[in-house]
Amino acid sequence: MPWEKSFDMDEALDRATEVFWAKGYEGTSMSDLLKATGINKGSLYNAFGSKQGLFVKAILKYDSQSRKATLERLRDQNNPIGAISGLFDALIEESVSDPDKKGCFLVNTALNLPNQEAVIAKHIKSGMNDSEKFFFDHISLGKKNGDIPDHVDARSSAKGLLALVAGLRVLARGIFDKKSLRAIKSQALKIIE
Amino acid sequence: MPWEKSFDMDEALDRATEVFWAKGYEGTSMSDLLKATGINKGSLYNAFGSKQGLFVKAILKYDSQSRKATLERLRDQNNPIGAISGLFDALIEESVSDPDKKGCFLVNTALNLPNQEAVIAKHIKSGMNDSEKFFFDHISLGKKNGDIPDHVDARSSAKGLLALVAGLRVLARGIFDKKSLRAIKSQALKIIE
DNA sequence: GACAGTGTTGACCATACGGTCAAAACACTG
DNA sequence: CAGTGTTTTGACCGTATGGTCAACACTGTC
Repeated sequence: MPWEKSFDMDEALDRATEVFWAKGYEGTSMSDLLKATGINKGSLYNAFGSKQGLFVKAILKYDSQSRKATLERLRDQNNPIGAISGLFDALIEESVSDPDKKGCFLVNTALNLPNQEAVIAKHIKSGMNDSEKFFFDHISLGKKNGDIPDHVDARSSAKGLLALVAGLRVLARGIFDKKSLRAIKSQALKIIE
Repeated sequence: MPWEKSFDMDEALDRATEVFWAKGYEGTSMSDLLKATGINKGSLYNAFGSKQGLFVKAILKYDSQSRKATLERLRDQNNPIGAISGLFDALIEESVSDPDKKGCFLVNTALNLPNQEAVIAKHIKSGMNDSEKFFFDHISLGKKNGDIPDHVDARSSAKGLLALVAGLRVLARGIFDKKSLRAIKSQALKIIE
């Protein structure tokens, strides 16, 4: 067996993800990534192929470990309103506690979608669809078990909630304080009552 | 009197604004700007000082000629709900008819606020505050004249509507189609009913 | 027509960019 | 310890970046 890798690819990817997340693809330079990961240039290219390749892997990692994981944690068949309310709480808490105000990696990238490669656009869209589905599923459940009134349209409301989340993510990057973010949450709950 | 300028600074700024708007500050290179404006490098620097300086002027121009102008046009003391509804209509129409899907220059920049210079952040915040005020004013009016029920909280609802607009702008850049954007609008109206 | 004041031009600058690669370092096998 | 397959290293590459500037062009005044 030949020489083994001397650095933890997973940890390096984590560090790289943080930088991309905070500064965006174009705002991040290779030397930023080298500094953050502590890895030599050649090794990084050997491991990830290119800046684009590293970015794609960063998006995928964020999507599965941050976004999906959060939704999975909050999923609650017995208390759909609690799940939705909890998601907004989690987003607000994450937003105000992050000193870098990185926001959401997916949303940050989504707002630049027309300038992204097709592969990246695909992953972003799929993440957004999945988040919308989280709302749709819980609203449907709530209607079925009586927590949410029947006149609420699950499809439209889910889209509205997704838009509110995206908007919250935008405004949380330096425009709204915690109190204002909570006001957004209160309006989200109004949509499903 | 000396030589007069041989190019229309205002038109040059318009062209530059389009590029910044579509590609963002970091995604736009000086040669992009030279190509778009058709102006020589030295002249552009002579007129605007720097890339940053040009960007600030672009933001200010967009804010006064696009954002403010649209809100001013829709302002309607006698039909506050119509004004709000009309704003969403205008945003949706603008979004689906723009082949470049540029979205909103302010929102695009707002999502990158932590990486922006203080001057820019200041202008973005002020534009956002002003937009929130548009909603607040019309909701207040609606409550006064009976179009909007009394239990609606003007402050919170205004923030919610602003978040919905921001979210709509994000999703309109390649994720939602016109029908889905309309669903967002329907939820916006639900907030003030 | 000399002068002054402004505008224009494009060559030029240092640096930073993303990316490559030959050489060295290493762990294993026979 | 030679041989093999893999990883690490950092010097190097071509190009693009934002920005500067001396030379020149133009329009007015005296």
